[in-house]
Amino acid sequence: MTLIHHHPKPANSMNIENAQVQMRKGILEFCILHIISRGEVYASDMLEELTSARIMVVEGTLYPLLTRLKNSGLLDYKWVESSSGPPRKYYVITDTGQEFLDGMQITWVELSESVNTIIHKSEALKKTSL
Amino acid sequence: MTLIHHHPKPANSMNIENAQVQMRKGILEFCILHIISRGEVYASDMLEELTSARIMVVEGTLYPLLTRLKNSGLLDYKWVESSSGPPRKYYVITDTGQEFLDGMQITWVELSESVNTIIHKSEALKKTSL
DNA sequence: GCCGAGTACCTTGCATCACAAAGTACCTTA
DNA sequence: TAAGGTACTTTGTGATGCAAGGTACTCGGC
Repeated sequence: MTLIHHHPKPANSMNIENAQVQMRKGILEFCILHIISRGEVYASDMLEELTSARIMVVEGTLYPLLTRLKNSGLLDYKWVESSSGPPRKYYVITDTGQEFLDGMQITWVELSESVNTIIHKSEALKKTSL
Repeated sequence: MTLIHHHPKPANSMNIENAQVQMRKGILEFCILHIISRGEVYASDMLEELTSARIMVVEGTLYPLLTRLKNSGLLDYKWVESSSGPPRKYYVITDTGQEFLDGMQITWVELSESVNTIIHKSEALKKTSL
């Protein structure tokens, strides 16, 4: 009975990888909207950009998210033939999507300020206790 | 049949409130560990601090989260009698919890840098297109 | 003593979502 | 036509935020 190779994580485990996953939730949506807002892209373009920004995403996360954003009217897409493989879905952001993105941008700025408030309070306390 | 008052949101709706909720996920855990790392606190103390930092949390979120963190060995608590009400659970962070928090701090810094990379690339493109 | 208000902690049920894994379909090259 | 690469899709599972409702302790007025 192997104890090392690939045994599934116990339910409710609380490890650092899981924490990273949790922390990234919702922010993914924001980053994807941002990338699409710059111009037409298809899924592999997004994966590449997110990966190069060290935000790891997999297909099983990205495709359903794109579908949700499309169904909510924030994105639109068109099929484009590829010269080397199957056709691609090129996504564009809608007007509604752009408004939504602007709102998320404000949320992001406020959230990171709030978190930094918490962090800095801790650092201030550490200095006091020295 | 009322169309306004408090009808439940349709499934799969994608509004800005929902986006804010999503974006906050996981970060809550980080903030709560931070607050507890400064010294003994009980749930209402945390709620107050998070609220004053504009991070809105409710009991139904906080209590299960504290229980999970406790069960994972990141927190510990002791009961303390109150002079004005029921006893309180005062939480402290464990050594494991502190290590975990240090890891999350790195994750947070890296994540916000990554997101800012994405954002700034968009802004750079906007300027170019003027 | 009893009751209402305030405080504090807990539980249930639902909707959402990231992800792994497996599947479908298209294209090129040999 | 077979193999391999690319691209998009679907299914099932586990985690989790949250609304709503519940339990339990204390104090002060009656």
